[in-house]
Amino acid sequence: MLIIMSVVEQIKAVTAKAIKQLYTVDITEKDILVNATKPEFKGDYTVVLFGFVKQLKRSPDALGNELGEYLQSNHGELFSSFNIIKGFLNLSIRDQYWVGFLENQYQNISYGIKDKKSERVMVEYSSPNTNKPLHLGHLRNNFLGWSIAEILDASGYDVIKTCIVNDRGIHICNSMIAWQLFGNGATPESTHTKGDHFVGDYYVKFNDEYKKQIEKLKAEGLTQEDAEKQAPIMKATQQMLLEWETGKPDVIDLWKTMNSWVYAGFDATYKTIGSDFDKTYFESNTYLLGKTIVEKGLEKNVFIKKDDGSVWIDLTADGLDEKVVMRKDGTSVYITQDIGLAEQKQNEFHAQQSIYVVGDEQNYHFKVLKLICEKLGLASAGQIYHLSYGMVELPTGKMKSREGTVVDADDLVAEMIHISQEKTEELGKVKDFTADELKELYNTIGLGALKFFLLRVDPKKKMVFNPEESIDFHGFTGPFIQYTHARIKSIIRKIGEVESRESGVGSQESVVGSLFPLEKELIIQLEIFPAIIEEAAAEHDPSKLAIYIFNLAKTFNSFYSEHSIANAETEEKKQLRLQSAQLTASVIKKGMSLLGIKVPERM
RNA sequence: GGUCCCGUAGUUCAAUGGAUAGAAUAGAAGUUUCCUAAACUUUAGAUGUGAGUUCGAUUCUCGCCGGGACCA
Repeated sequence: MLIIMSVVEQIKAVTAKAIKQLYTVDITEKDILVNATKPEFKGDYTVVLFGFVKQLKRSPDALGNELGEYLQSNHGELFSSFNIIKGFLNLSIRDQYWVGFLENQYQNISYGIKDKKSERVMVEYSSPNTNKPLHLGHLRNNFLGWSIAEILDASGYDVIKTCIVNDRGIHICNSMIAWQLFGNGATPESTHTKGDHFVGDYYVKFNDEYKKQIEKLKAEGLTQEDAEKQAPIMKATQQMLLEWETGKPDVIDLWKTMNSWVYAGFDATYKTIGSDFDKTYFESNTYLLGKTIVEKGLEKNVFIKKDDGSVWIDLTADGLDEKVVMRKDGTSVYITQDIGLAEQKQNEFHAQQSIYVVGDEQNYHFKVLKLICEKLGLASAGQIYHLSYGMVELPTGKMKSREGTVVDADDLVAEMIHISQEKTEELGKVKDFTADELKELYNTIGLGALKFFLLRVDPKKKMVFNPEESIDFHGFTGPFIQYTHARIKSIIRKIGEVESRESGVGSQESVVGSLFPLEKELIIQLEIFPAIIEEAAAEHDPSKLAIYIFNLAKTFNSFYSEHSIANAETEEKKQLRLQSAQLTASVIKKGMSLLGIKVPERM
C-alpha cells in the first residue's frame, strides 16, 4: 500500500527542514504547531511561529517571511502562497495538490485504515451483573468498548474483546431467594418476560420485602442497623451464599437456571445493540484466583498479615491507603480477583496493552490495581489501562434504582426505534420499501441516534440524558449523518459513478479550474480522516471521530446546496465533485462503522 | 478526615498554551418550478470567582464559591 504523508505531516517536515537549513537549528517535528487557518484569514494551514522566535533570534515577521519564501520556492508543488499576520504563517496549499489527493484516494476502499502491526490489545467491556437488566450506563460502556476496539483494529492492532460477567455473590442470591419465596415456579416463558428482566424483577422484590422486614423489626424496637442484620430474608440470602460456596446441589441448580435466563436476555440485547466478545470470563471461575496471589505477595513481603488473619497492602508511601487484599475469613476481595484475572489474561493472550472500559467511580480501584500489580512484579502491570468514562446522569442527578429512575436499555432502544419509525412515516420518503427493509431502516436510524448521542461526548466526562426530551434526529446527531450518506448514494445512483477515463484528465488544475471554497473545504476535511482515526486511537476517544464525521457531513451539505454535481459548470467539475461525493460517502460509512453505526443507502 | 474529578450561550456538548472561545438545539428571519428540506442561509446569545506564571490562559499554579466520585 502506498503511504502518503498527510498535508500536516508534510508541512511539519518541510518546516523543520527549512529551519535547519536557514538557521542550522534542529527542531523536532512535534514541537511545530500546525493548525487549520481560521476562516477570516487567507490560507489553509497555519504554522504558529511564537514557539521558536526566541531560539532563532528572529522577529516573528522576519522569521515568517524567511520561512515562507523558503517553503514556496523549495516546495512549490505543495504551497501556492503565504502570508504572515503577527506570529502566524498562513500557508495556502496548491489546488493541484488537493485535486491530486482526491484523484488518488476516491476509490481507495481502505482509505484511513492502517496496515496490521503485530501488537495485541485487549479490550474488556460491558461486564454486567447477572441480577438485573442492562441500563443506560451499560449502553455507554458497551458502545464505547465496542467502538474503541474497532478504532484500534483500524489502527492496525490485533484486538481481543473480553467481558467479565459478575455471576456470583450476594446480589445474585437476593434474586434467587426472592424467586424461591414469591416465584411459585414462574419462568420467563410462563410469564412471557425477557430473562434478564424476569430475574431483575425478583431482585426488586427482594429489596421490597427486605425493606418491609426492616420496618417491622424497627417497629418492634430494633435499631436500623440491627434490623438490617436480623431481617429473616437477609439471613436467608447470606445462608444461601454460604451454601453456594460449598456447592450445595439444589442451590447450584437454581443459580445455573436463573443465570441461564439472564444470559438469554443479555444475548438478545447484545445482538440488538451489536456487542460481541472473543472471550467471556465468569467471576464464578475467577473469584478464587486471589488465593495464590496472596501467597505470592506474602512471600515477597508485598503484603502483610494482621493478627486477625486478614492480609493487607500498605500503599501510604504512594499517597494511597492501606488496602485489604484478603478478609480474615479467607475470602478474597474484588481487587485480588482482578489481579488474578489480569494475570490469567496475560498468560492466555500475551497482549501488549489491556484496556478496561469501566466507569470513573472505579478510578481509585484501578490506581490501586495497577500499583499492586507493579509491586508484585507482574508482567501484566504495565499494560493495564483504565478507560475511565463518566456516568450518564439524569437532569435530576444520578440514576437510582431505589427511586425507579433507572433508564432501562431495552426500553430505550425500543423507544428509539419506535421514534425513528414515526419520523420516517411522517416524511414518507420510503413508501416503496418492503416490511423487512423498513424494519432494518428503523433499527439503523434508532440505534444510530442512540449510539451517536452517547459516543459524541468525551468518554472521560459525565453526561446528561434527559428522558423527557427524546434524543434528537436533527443537527449534531447520527440521523443527520445517515441522511447525508443516503443523499450522496442517491446522487450516485442517479448520475452514476465517476467515469473511468485515461489517467490525468481532470487532475490538471488548468483543466479543472480553481477550486471553490466549499469544494476545497470538503477535500481538506476528507484528507484528515486518517489522522482523526489515529488521534481517536491514541486518546482512546471515539468522540473525536464522531465530531469529525459530523463536521464532514455538515461541510458536504453546505457544498451540496451551493454546487450542483449533476449540472456542474464543466464535465471536469462534475467528475471532481462526484469523486468528492464518493469519498465523502465512503469516509462517512467507514467512520460510522468504527462507532458501531450503520448508514442506509436510502432514508 | 483523606484522595481525585468537574464548573463554558437558556439547554446539551467542542476548543494538543495561540488569532475575534466553536457546534447543535431552543429563539428570531429567510430558502423548495433545480441532484432527498431528517437539509441549507442569516441573526442573537457563554469561559463560576479572585490572584499568579506567560508575548499570549477556557487550558498551567494557588485561594474562594458551587457540584460530584471514591477510600475507611
